[in-house]
Amino acid sequence: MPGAPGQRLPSEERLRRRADYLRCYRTGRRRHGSLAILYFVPNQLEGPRLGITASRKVGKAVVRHRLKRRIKEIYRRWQHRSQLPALDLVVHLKPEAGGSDFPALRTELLRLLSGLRERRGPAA
RNA sequence: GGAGAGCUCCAGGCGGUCGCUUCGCGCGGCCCUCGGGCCGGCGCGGAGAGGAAAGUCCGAGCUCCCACGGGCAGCAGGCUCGCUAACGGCGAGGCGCGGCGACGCGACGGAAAGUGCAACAGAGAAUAGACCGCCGGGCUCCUUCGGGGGUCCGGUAAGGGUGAAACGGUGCGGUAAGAGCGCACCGCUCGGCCGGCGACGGACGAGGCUUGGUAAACCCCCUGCGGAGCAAGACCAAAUAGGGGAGCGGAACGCGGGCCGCCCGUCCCGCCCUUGCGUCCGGUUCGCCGGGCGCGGGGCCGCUUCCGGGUAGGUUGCUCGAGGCCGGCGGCAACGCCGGUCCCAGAGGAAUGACCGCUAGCCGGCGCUUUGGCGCCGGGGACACAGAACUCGGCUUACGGAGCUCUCCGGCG
RNA sequence: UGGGGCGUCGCCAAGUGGUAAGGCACCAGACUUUGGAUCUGGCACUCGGAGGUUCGAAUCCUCCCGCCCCAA
Repeated sequence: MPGAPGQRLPSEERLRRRADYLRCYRTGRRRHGSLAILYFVPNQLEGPRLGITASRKVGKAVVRHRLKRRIKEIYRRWQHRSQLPALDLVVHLKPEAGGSDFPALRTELLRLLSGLRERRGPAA
């Protein structure tokens, strides 16, 4: 894996305001998986932004934060990330995700993300 | 070998790839009073969760608000002496309880200040109490003349029985039977004496014993406590709405106080203007007009410009501290003092992650060995509890492993 | 960060120091040709857990566990 520039993920490409999250929940579309729900809505910026949420029903603080870091890692390493349109994404973890391991989380998340890449064409 | 008890320590290590946060250096751009400052990007290098970061149960620092002083109420603490910035913490000690023991645990002030509570059982449950007994006496019946039965009156707290608890315990004397009625010992209370800073302990004397339990029932006594919390607080500061000042235009068209975070509105009060109704007085061309009182309604709008508060947002508070480590001294110890040395996370929808290789612990098998253990092969390979959120000191709870010391029991020599 | 509440049978719950009401559900019996309805009877070994106070604790106290809510 050569040092592809697309593997970086600075904080500007993260969702950082409550209002952004609420906009995603209220006006965005969503896709359901067994471990997580993916919300997404177009934004007015250069590229996509990612947000992750996990309620206390998912687990204790250690569990929730580990899941968030793993989601972030999977998204960062995703080879098709540069093909995404300018979207705000929110990955909402379900309580079932509490006991899942890294490979299960990756297949789940990649399945949810793959559809978004395809719908770039007709939108333009 | 097996059961325990106490104390201390660790929370994997080494290397690599891709990322995140932060700090330093270099390169680049801009400003420049040539000291430097600012901006984002790239490169290199450094640092980057815990013993509990947890629960948020105590105590502090820090910040803002309030405050002249005192009291009541409320809440918290409660053996003693120390330690500490402080504490409900810690150390040492006393007393009590548990354990064969090493040791552990204790909300451990007051029940003669007052009020309350105690189901069921039981004669009686707090001014004690005669159910069965026991003893004495009267009356009466029976008699083998020793006595026995019934009944009434009185004595008795020794015995039985009830209960969680029955008004000091054991023994001897004493007595009609009994009773601290008397005595000895134990306990209790009181008194001074000795030891101890003290909690308390010890021996002595006196009292014959009075004051059952419950204060995690109300309560009393002593001590402490102003309120909020870093989303505290400070600074900068959009849009929209709103506030204040000035000017212009329109219109019949508000001012003060209650009001103490600021401003506005509502509400209430006073005054002023206007208007409707009722009523009274005066005038009258009989249509009304003026005044008083009572009840009710209303009392600004638009534009321009300036100013202040303030929301979103940003910056700060934000990590050098009752700080860590090493050594010496004082102290039984908690801890203190002195000297040296080090800088050790600062995020903000919230940084520590993902993956790979090697490696002890671990698991399985085989061989050697008196035990202890050692060697070889294979598997597996950091994995228990758990994630900083202003910072400390504790407590509590969760949890993996290692070491040292000690106790009891069993076996072998 | 600060504050409040709840936990009692499978479900809903009363009881706030004296030995765990009641309803639904369930089980057994009666009635009925059978079922339903009705009637009778049964149904809590730790009252979220562990300690403590008391003679006695669901109730009082302490520490934990889980759930819910409020304010900023």
